[in-house]
Amino acid sequence: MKNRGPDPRAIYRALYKAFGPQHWWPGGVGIEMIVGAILTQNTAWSNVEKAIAKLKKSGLLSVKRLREVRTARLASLIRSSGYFNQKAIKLKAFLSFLDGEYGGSLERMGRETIRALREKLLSVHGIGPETADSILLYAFEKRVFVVDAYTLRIFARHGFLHSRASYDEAQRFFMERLPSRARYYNEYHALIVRTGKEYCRKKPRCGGCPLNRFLRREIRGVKH
DNA sequence: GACCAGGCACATC
DNA sequence: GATGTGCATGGT
Repeated sequence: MKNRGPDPRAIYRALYKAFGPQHWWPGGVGIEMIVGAILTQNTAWSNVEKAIAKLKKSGLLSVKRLREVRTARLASLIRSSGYFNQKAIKLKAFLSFLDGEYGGSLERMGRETIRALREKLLSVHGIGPETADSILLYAFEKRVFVVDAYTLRIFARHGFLHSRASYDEAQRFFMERLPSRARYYNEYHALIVRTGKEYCRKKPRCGGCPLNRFLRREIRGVKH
């Protein structure tokens, strides 16, 4: 990957200055974060929060209870998160993975190396690269940069990535250029999503976008 | 009513 | 390896 344009660390500073800390996964711990990572697939987080609240209220937000609950009941409780039948199956798939591989212990799971755990997670039904990396970073504080649709869209639009860059290419782009710290990756990803939500949807509203402003200051003639 | 959201699996070419 | 489709609720 060629080095194109400004240092992504400077972009981080510009976004952080504009938006401040994003406080992602606030208060979420252990299994709750993992459930959240699966439920939020292609879904607004506000809808996930409703589903998590229902699981909590029903006392099901634990490894033990999630293991016991029937898939149909699980699906009905997570209805608000969309694709609920699929996601109930995915949650169950994760639970059997956790049981089969680590005897149901998240703590044991967390002792795996990044490479081994990522590969195993990717083999679980319903866990793709973004969900695997979200679990690694947000649930286990592993040093993994999470890429999402906004990351690809925004950084391709501004010429940092080519227009058809893959997930892995994008991840490499950031991890080769950023300090290797979980806290930093966490905040950076959240800031990208924040920027995307407010300014870079499929129909961009670039006016006032702090990234756009920053890049215009940095380099002239940026295509946008 | 259309568009979108913190994706993924599976089929097909 | 690229592209298309199903999955589904809830906010704007």
